[in-house]
Amino acid sequence: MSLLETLNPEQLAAVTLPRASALILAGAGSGKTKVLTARIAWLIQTGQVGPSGVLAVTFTNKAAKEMLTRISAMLPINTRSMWVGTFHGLCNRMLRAHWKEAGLPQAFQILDTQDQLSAIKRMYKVLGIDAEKFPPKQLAHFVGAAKEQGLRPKDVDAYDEYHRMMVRLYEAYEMQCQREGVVDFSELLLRSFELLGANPALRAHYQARFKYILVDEFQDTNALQYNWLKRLAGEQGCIFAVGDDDQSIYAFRGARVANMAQFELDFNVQNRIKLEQNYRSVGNVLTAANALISNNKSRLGKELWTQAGEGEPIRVYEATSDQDEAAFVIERIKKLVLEEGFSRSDIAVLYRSNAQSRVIEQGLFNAGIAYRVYGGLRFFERAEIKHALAYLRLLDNADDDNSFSRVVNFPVRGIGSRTIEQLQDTATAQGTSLFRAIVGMQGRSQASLQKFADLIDRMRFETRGMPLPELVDKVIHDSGLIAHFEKDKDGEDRVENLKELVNAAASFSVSEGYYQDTPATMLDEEKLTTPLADFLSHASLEAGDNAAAAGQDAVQLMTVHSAKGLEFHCVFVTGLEEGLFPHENSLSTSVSGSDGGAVDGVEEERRLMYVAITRAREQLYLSHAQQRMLHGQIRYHLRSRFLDELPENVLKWLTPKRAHIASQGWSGLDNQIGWGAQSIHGNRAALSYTSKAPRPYPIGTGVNHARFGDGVVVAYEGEGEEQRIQINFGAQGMKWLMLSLAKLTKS
DNA sequence: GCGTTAGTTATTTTT
DNA sequence: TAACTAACGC
Repeated sequence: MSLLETLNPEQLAAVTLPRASALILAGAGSGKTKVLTARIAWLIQTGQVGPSGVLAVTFTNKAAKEMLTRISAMLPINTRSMWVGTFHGLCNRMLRAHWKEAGLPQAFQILDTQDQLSAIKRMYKVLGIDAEKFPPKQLAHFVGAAKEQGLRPKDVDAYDEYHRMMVRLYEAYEMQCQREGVVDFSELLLRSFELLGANPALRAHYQARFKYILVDEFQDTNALQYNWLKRLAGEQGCIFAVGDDDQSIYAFRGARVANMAQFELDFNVQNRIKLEQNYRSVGNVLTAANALISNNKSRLGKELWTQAGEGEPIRVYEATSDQDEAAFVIERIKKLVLEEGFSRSDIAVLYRSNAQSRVIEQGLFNAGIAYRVYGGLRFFERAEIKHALAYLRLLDNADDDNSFSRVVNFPVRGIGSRTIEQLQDTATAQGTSLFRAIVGMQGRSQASLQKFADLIDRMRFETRGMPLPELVDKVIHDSGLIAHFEKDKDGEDRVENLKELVNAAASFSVSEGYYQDTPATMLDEEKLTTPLADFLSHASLEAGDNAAAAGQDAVQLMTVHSAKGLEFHCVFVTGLEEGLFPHENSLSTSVSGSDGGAVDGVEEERRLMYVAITRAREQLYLSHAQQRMLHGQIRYHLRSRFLDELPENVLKWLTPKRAHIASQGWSGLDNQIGWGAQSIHGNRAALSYTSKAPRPYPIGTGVNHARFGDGVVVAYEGEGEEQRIQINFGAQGMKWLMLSLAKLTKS
């Protein structure tokens, strides 16, 4: 069978496994998606299951789309009845089909993170809660964490006054969502989970239907996602889980690598297959990656190998400053493009945190090299788009107070905060939505509110039965949004974006509507969604591309996190400094995690570094800077421990490797740079600039301390016996020591 | 209601 | 540094 011909033995074994649960440990670049899609194709082609018996779940829409595309290329089947999507997308699909049983209105809306926050703030106003004492973000986090544990307010144990309050607020928030007919992201999962739990017939139906369940990026599943899968699969279920514990980098948002081991127990997994042959990178890159990750203790164990040659050595550069680092990267990029024939888009510059992109961007801009930064606002998150969506939502569900509040006075129609307050009071008193409370208002404010209500009602009436793109077009005009931004002198882009929304609706209409025409079973038939409802779900669940628009062939700039799953011919990993990468905030979290599971912060940072390294196909550049501007201050950092964990024989130092960071090679000039900048910014060190106290170790030099080890001198203060010295000891942290007492040696 | 200003804060991110 | 938020004043 041609389908199987291009597979290596391990891939083949995975693809053709008999019907039983299996864990596939798929290393970076080992053909994970290929295995996943070939497995589905093989199952269908050999008649073991029909398309409607397959459910495949991913984390991102991009991955889901990719999977569908590949399956369609392999098999001439209609994929509509197959459930392929994100956890949230599939849960939404289920809830739309069974909204009644799930206790939701048919036109329930989905709150994204922004919406959730404004919902909480609105609730605070009504209840008179102090946002200083209970930050909305904290409540959102609390609610999310509880839902991930499968806990409703009544199930949450509160130990102190603060937590008792959080539980009460969780309860109030839940009631508000229910009243307004909205669900947040975690609610989609929890509702779907509870729906399956409370409804045996439905559960049996889905368990019988989905004979084969496949999970991508299994190491990223959280507790609720895992339990949802378990419940959906049932006793006889068959889950094909693909993941890589070494690429688990989302513990901070609830991912539990431990689910992999738990899965093997819960599902009595007899088949664990490792995919270790790498088809992406040259040997040196893999040697470096393997060596680095071997420093992690908690691993399932796996080592990448390749048939490709060693390739070039990994180049390492020690820059004097962040500026210098950027200059190095840009010089190298020029060389790669002009002399070595790479496209700009073959090149990626990776960093640990977004703030680091600025210096690189400036450098690229000045050099006239096209670049593209990932990680900004996405299309459906833009304010003007949110406004348009709010109008659209009100057509579908007038009780959506979030949307109502967003646009009741936008564009301005003389409805001030005073009026809104009165309306809110009326609504609260009557226990209804803002929209419904309008009729109970008095006087002038009633009139202006009624005009708004009439506008919504009229748009709803006039767009009935209209094709989606036309509907959207009508709403952005009739709402006054277009006119408003046309008047605004910097509203051009916003008008453009609103028109783009019409295009988005048009392309959505042709590509989607997947579950309208093909009810796979009797139970699915209840669902009758409208194109508008589907489009609104789509807008909430798929916020769109987050890359800044730029020239076609552009250098790619992104965080290491967003680089996961991608590959580039040439990769620069920048900012390899203690405190940045590994990030200082990760050093303290040795044991945490919402479920109490052990989560080692540094181990996760190391996995992140592993992800960074394994993005490179041919050339890998690693760099760090002696000093860099951070939060408006110059900071000195030690070289990252991760650099020292790489085997020397695959590295080529472009600057001399120093035994200890900053031990030699500090020219007088370098010192002056550090000095000048410090005095400009007037920090503590600058105070001592004018003092005549002797400085046995100039700022920037390396010193050794018996207890704290190697560090870099950062600042001085005081004089004589009182004179203190500040040293950055990397992992040991930043310390102020009495100079007369500290036993320091030059390192 | 809107623009200004002072204060605050600072990984990582998808849905 | 710079981006964001909340509060203030017209």
